[in-house]
This record gives sequence, C-alpha cells and structure tokens, in this order.
Amino acid sequence: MATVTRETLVATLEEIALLLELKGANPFKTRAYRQGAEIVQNFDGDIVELAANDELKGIKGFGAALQQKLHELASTGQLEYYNDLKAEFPETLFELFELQGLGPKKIKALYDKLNVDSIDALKKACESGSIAELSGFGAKSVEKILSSIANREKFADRFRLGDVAPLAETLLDRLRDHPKVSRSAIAGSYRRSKETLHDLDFLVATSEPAELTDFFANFPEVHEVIANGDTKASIRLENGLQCDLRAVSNDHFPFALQYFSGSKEHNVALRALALKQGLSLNEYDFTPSGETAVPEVSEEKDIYAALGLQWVPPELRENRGEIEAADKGELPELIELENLRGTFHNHTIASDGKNTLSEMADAAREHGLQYLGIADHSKASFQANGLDEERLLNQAKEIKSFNADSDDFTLLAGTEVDILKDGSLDFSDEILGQLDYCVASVHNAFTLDEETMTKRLIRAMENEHVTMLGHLTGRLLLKRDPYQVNIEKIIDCAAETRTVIELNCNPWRLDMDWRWWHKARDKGVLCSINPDAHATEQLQFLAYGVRLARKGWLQRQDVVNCRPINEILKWLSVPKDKRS
DNA sequence: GCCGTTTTCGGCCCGACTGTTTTCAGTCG
Repeated sequence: MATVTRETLVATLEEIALLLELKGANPFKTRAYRQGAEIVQNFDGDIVELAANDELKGIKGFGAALQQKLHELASTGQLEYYNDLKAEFPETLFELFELQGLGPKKIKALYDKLNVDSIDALKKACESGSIAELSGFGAKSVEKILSSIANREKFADRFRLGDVAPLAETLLDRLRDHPKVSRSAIAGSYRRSKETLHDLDFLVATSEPAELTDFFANFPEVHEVIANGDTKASIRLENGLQCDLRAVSNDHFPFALQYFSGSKEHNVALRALALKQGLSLNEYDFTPSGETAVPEVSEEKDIYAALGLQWVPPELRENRGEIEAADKGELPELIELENLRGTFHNHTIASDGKNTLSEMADAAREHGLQYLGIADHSKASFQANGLDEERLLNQAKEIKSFNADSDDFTLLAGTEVDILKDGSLDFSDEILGQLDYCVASVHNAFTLDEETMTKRLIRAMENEHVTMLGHLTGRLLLKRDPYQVNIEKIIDCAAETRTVIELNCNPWRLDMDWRWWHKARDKGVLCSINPDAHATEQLQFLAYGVRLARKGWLQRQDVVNCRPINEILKWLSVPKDKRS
C-alpha cells in the first residue's frame, strides 16, 4: 500500500468535490468535501494517524460520512467511493478546471455535448467552430477560452511574496496618489503575509469608483483586462500576476478591507460570531437582524471591537485559534521588524557571498542592528566555495580584529557547517569550539527517506556546538519540494537539546514554515530570524522573516536575535543545554 | 454532507461581472 500522507487526504477530498460538481450534486455536499480538505490541511496534529485509527469523531466538519471515508483511505490506501466517482470521467478532464472562466457547468456541457475531455480537445473544438454553436457559448466565449489556454501555458499560477512585494507597493502608491482616493490598501493573502500568492487584491475608498477601475485597467503594466465594471476590475500584468481592484465608499472601506483580507475561513468564523450577536456582517456593513444597535465603524479595528474582540493582526487570520484568543484578550503581541537587534546567518566573499566582512557590517549597522553573525559555507559545499579549517580560523581572527576596532557594532564568528549524510558535521568539535556559534544545514543528499533524514538532523542537533539549525526542510518555494523530515520530532529535539531553529528569510525559503512556529514556541523552542544574506541588499529579507514570524504567532521574546548584544554574548557563553 | 443556547430538519454568504440571454446562468472571490 502506498504511504498515505496529509496531502493524499487533502487531494482526494478536493477531487471528490470536483467530481461531485461535475455530476451536478448538491452544492452543499460539494462544499462539505471541500471544507473537509481544508480542515485536514490545517489540522494541528497527526491527522493521518487519527484517520487511520478511526479517531476523527468530534472534529468539527467531519460527520459520519467523512470520518468513514478518511478512515478507509488512511487505513487501506484506497477509497472505493472515490474510485467509483473517478471512473465516471476521463482523467484529463480535470485540466479544464485550471482555465479561467470555465467551471463545472461549462466543463460538463463541453464534455457531454462535444466530448471535450482535455485542453487539447478543447483547443481543437474552439478552432473548429463547434463550441460557438453550443447554447450558452458564443464568439466571446471561444476567444476567452483560447486566451485562458495561452495564459496557462505562458504564466505561473502562484508567485513568491518577495518577488511581488516591490511591484505591489509601487501599484499601491500609484492608487494612493490618485486625487479621488481617500484610503487605500492591499488586502488578501498579501496582507496576511502568505509565503506565496495567487493574486493581489487592491482596495480604494473613493467617491468615483468607476473612474478608479478605469484608471486601474489602464495601468501600463497591464497584459490584459479580465474584467472592468463600475466598482471592480481585474487585470493581468505582463508578468502574469492577476490583480483585482475594489473601489468602495469611505464608509464601506473598513468592512471591505476586513472582508477582502480574508482568510475565507477566518471570515466565516467571524460572520458566525456576528450572527450570534444579532449582526450580519458583509463586505459593506453590519446589518442588525433584530433590535441590536448598529455599531459605529470608521476603522477596521472597530469591527472587531463591536464583536467584543481584540483587533486581529492580518497575519493571524487563518482560523487557527485567533478568534478564540481575541475573544479572551489573549492575542500575542507580535514581533516587529524594529525589535531585531542582530542576525546570525550571513555570507561574505569568503564563500559565495558578494560583499566583504566590513561591507556586510556597515550594511547591518545601517539596518539598525548591533551585531551580525558571519556563517560562510563549510568545505563540503565546494560548489559554494566553502571554507576549510584554515580559512575559517583566519576569518575568525579577522573578525576579532574588526571587533577590536569597532565600539558600536559586533561581528560574530560562526559557520554554516554542512550536516553530512550520516548526521556528522563537516568540522570537528575542536574547530567548532573556537567559534562564537554555529549554524548547521543540509546542502546535499536531499532524497533520504523521512526516518533517515530525521535521524541525520537529530544527530547534528545533539552536537553541543550546533547553536541553530539552518533552513530546516531545504525547500525552494514553487521550485523544489521540502525534503522528507519529521518536523514534529525535530521540534521536540530542538526543545530538548536547546537548539535554536532558524526562520530563513530568503523569499525562496521562508523555512521553517510558519505553520509550525506556534507549536515550536509552545514547546520552548527559540527562533532565529536569519536573512541568509549573500549580499548587503539581502539584509532586507529580514522584513519577510518578521512577517512570517508574525504569521507563526511569535513574539519578541521567542526570537533570540531580538536580544541585545550583551545578552547574546552571555547566552552564547552558557553551555548549550543550559541556555534559555 | 454537516450542523444545532431559536432548529435533529431545513438551512447552508452573496454580490459583481460577463456573455448570452430577452430576464438569467455561470464563474469568481
């Protein structure tokens, strides 16, 4: 039997939802499966084991039917109900759902009437003219379908946060500067600081909404206008990124901002809470259902206050306990970029960086930091010009002499030592003992199985010289999957051995993933927010790290590099197993 | 298919935009 993972469960439930839609099933039934997938995805714990042991009872959203199906799937690797459904449609039909403008109804019509069962077949049907004759379809439909097919071939579906942030801010500035705009914001997953995005959601408060949607639809970066109405427009930029604009009145702005910031799950929970209090909440207003007085709202925080909640920072709005915490007044005071005092994982020209020690130090000082840790690659990373023992110790000497001449800034002598295949390190304890600290990372043999990889990392963490673990899973967002490792066990081991876990801020990594930090923090694991900077300008990655740390519920006391230099030196001088 | 401090049955978010309609269905968020 193939290994059943969380992803298996999620994908199967989502596919069942699609299949049910194709069959024209009760839309609420479809939604139950889709929500089930969402619950599995976000579940805090080993959902696969619970399902295998038939212990899902009591989890909200899983009734008898979903419990049984998840149990069958997790325990046998097969699901009869799913297999039967799947047999009713050709495999390639699902590609069609990736096209913008095509949903279950149209796909079913194309399949039933024209036997269109793949994107290739769809393209041919468009070109032959048969689609335009189908009821519900016309010349414009054909044009749109062909454009969707072209877009799918040409553009990515998702984008990294760090790749879109500069453009996002540029477009926001342009909207903000429009004379008819009084308030503006980017909502959606960008505001929630998700590590990858599907689109950007812009929002403006204006008395002239149609003028703004036109303004937006005529941005010079526009590749195509997907829609342009009186209050809403959708464009695709030259780089393929879809951007939506909503133009609302100033009174509606706080509601629209709350609504379009999401997440969907957070909003569903919030609206349910509002209903209990006699208020219906939508993207424009509160509407009282009975005698309830309508609360005064001029800012987004007024909406939360009206429901008896603390204002929930957007990063936390994933329906992972934030509403309950806000209700009790127990939301964390999240870390801010200004709280950082230094950072540990950075490179110089000694290995594969672009700047010298002193250039990196100057740049860090300009960022308002008191200290910078230098952690160049070790010799096993020959592709990155890793340092051998002699070069490493020479660099440490150079750092010492830099510090002797500097009274307001400190460099720390470290290394990013390779964790070798068997979990041993690329430098001896004798060498590591001469450094201020050590980041240990995996840079090769990514394909070990989960158990072997987990043991490998644990062996490294058990070394007294390993201060912290670098980029835990090796993932490159939208490019390379994380390697197989049992993160739960790594967190437990980090807590036990007092090993810090890095939050690598490189926008391609953002690793360890934000979804684990809350749990790690609860177990007493410290985080280090590290830019993994290979050039001075990459110290700016710290901002992304802080955004993701906030998303992981971290406060300044959870992040070791919020501590000032004197505390850091003291902390490093204490034996690792005694550090707190 | 799920849920319940109004309900174990009857609800389940809904508004904007487009295209193909001649008053609305489908898609999207």
